[in-house]
Amino acid sequence: MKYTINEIAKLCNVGKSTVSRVLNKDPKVRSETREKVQRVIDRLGFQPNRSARAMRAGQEPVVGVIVSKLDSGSESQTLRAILQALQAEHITPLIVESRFEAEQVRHHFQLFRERQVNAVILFGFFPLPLEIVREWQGSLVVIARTYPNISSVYYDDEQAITRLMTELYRQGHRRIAYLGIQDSDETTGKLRTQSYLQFCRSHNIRPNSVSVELSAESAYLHCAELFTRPVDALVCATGRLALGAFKFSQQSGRVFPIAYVGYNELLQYMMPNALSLDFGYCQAGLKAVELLMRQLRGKSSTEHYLVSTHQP
Amino acid sequence: MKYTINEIAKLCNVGKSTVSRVLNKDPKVRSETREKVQRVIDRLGFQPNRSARAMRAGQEPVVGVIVSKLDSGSESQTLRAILQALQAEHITPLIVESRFEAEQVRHHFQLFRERQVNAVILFGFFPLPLEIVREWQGSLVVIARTYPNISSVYYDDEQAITRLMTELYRQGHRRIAYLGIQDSDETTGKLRTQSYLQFCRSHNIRPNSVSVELSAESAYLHCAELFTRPVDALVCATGRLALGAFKFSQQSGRVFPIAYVGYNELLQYMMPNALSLDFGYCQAGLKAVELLMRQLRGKSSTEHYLVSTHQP
DNA sequence: CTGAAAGCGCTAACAT
DNA sequence: ATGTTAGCGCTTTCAG
Repeated sequence: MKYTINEIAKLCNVGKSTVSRVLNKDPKVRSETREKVQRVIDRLGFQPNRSARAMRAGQEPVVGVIVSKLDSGSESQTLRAILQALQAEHITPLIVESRFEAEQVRHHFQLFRERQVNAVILFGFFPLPLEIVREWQGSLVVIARTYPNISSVYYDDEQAITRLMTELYRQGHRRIAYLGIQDSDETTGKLRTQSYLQFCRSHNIRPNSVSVELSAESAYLHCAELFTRPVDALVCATGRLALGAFKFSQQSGRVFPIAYVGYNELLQYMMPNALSLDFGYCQAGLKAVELLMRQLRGKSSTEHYLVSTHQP
Repeated sequence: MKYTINEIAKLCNVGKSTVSRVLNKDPKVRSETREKVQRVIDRLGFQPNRSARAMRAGQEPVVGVIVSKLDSGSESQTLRAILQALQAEHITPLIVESRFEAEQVRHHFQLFRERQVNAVILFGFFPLPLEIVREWQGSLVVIARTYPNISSVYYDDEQAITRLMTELYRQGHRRIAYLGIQDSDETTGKLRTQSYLQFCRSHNIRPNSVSVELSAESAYLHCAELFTRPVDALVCATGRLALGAFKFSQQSGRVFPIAYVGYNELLQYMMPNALSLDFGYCQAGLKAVELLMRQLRGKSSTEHYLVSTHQP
């Protein structure tokens, strides 16, 4: 049931190197021989042993993928693209969850070392000590965050917020509030908040914002603080926060337009009118793999790739 | 930077077989020698080549995992458990999505053959032609569905529905409606609907049910049909359907208790009062791997394992 | 207890 | 164009 290249060779009356050549599409095989061999291969359903090949090739490439949560909408999209791209390259992905905990990431990195993982794609949807990632410099791509000397695919946070604000402004809203993340989070937090403040400044809007933790519940609890002043519309830094805001809206009976950055199937379903702006998550995944491949092939050093928001 | 067993051997002044023995914890090595070798291994951070080992061992085990959707709440939970269990066994999981399409499943099975995948765990959250799965008999575990002669981990649908109904009944509701899936879906559809009807019969409730497709939108669109008659409470076959019902409730302004089978973080957040009953998804994953391992070790034939609902 | 030697299945020089 | 041969890094006899 399990054939080897040797047995195929015997059955074809050729040397095993010829079989190998057919397998590897080496052009210098007479087409007649090739067909003869190929026929036998097909008939027997022969598959060359992966491990043996990997050994000869030096190392079978394995890429670790650290997602923060398997069931997060935007991450799933990116992950989907990553898996496909990786499988096309015949690279085996090893998927693990960080659950937004730095400790988990540290643990997984160590495990990756033991398992001889060649490179890692890390979803950096939360702040992470620099020292943890630095060790993998050269074989690491971080998504959604940038670190010095580490390749990354990150999102154009500023553009996203600006776009949402512009649209709401265009619709005539002036008292636009903002529900964001604390500044300790460099990108999703600080950067997006700053963009909001920037927009307010340049459009003469009196800022009305509050920073919360990255959870729907936190958003829900703090939402009321914004409404001590009149609010025409609300911009949320992420889908999770928007969910909290939505609940606040439901519970308090206040109706107001909500806009948010991100993608969430359920949220989109429940609030079809909400203005949402998501990044090219699929593209981000593809790009991450691309950067990683370039690193692995040793052709390039650090690269950063900026993903814009989708056109609405 | 990359050592081999040979180099370690030289550095220790021992034969490479001794190093191998240390690596494999062979007891017949003098503890003195063992320590000497181990020290060098540790100091150099030597890791035996995975591919070479796999080749000798015959085959590195790879298990394909076909989920229906990466970002489905209940599946993610199970998947999480599966990944952990598999990694503990040092088995590499190959994850792909079926997107609820039989054609995708067929495609992936074929790809698995090519990539020499040893066994498969399949999330059967939708009906699938028998011929597709039969070919993998003996190295396949199906989750959430049963097939003749195929190992499976399935859910106690009847118990789940009965429990929900019982609880609503206990709360005093009598006109309990049911939003289910068409009978073409053997388990989530037919079985659950029958359980509902059964309960109605035995409790003298006039059935009021409608069968829809497995999507929130379908549930939403058909929900109104139930309300042509008075309804005290609604039971939904799945979380997705409950979401549709929730939207209906929001839009129509009708307030009624909703109960559903399944797990959905967002839904739970938006409808904290809803009665929901989920299965031991984590346990299901663990069990699936366990059944698979038994199959792989050739010790057992087909087994079925029934997962009950969690105690509320 | 330990070392030498024989492969595992495959690829890549090297011959022919 | 094709066969022969020498390993890749490891485990496992088989002798000491």
